[in-house]
Amino acid sequence: MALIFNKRDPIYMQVMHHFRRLIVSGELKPGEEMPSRRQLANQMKINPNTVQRAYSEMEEQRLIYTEANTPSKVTEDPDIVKQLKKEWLDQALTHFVSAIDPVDISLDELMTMIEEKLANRKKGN
Amino acid sequence: MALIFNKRDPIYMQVMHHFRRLIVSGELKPGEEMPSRRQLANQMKINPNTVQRAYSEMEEQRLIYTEANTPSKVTEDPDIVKQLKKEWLDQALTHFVSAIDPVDISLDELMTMIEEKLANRKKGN
DNA sequence: TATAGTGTACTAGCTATATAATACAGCTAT
DNA sequence: ATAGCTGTATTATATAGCTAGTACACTATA
Repeated sequence: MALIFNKRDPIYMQVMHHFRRLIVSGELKPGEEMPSRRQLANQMKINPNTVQRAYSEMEEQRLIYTEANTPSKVTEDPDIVKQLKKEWLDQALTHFVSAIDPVDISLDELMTMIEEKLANRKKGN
Repeated sequence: MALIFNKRDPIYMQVMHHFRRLIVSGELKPGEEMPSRRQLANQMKINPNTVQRAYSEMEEQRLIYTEANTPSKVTEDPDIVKQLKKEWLDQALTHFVSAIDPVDISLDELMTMIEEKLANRKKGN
């Protein structure tokens, strides 16, 4: 998991996004240990404080929790995970529908294009 | 057309996005006159230089063109407009498919949710 | 008891962005 | 001609957000 950063968005936000995605997909399971701040900073070649910022915001959002002097862990509250998944999906839909709004295209055409994209995606394109 | 700016993205980019959208939707037609830099700056309560930055980038992208001392106009090249529409749609699809990737959901469910969103959108929700 | 690992806190500096203030050249209608 | 529009260019400044550097407190373990 290399994680390439874009220069537009703040790194700490991209880190947050990365982990939210992992939780949504289930690759990070409830109760699982997060990488320590310094570990992750080394891996990603970024500053530990940047990781700290991402983690502390995720903690505010109850996505992770921290006990004294031990690496943070993913929340074990199923409702929070469920809520995250719901928000993630809803936001994706909202953005998409909003983006597509000015485009003159039929629903059928749209569906076809989505299917194609999804198919290509799986092939690695 | 109020156009509310978010604080994350640079204003000049949001202005560009605004006009790209208008061209995609056809609300701005080929050859149509753009608001003058100063006019738009007044309307949007932003600095004329910010508008200038947006316009000059759009000009580099051939979306608009400028003749001496007269307001810029929307490109009259149909290929450029066509290309813009294509890119717009493709980008929306790519983002969406990428966002949806970690979510565990069937294609049918997805389609249903999109239809719902589209329907709600039209109602003004 | 040290050492090395946790998380946390504070401060300073950098960079991108936005703004502001001018200035200049050219067109057009009054 | 003159006033008021265009677009364009330059420079300086302010500010906010992000990142980097450093230090501290705590805990476990060798």
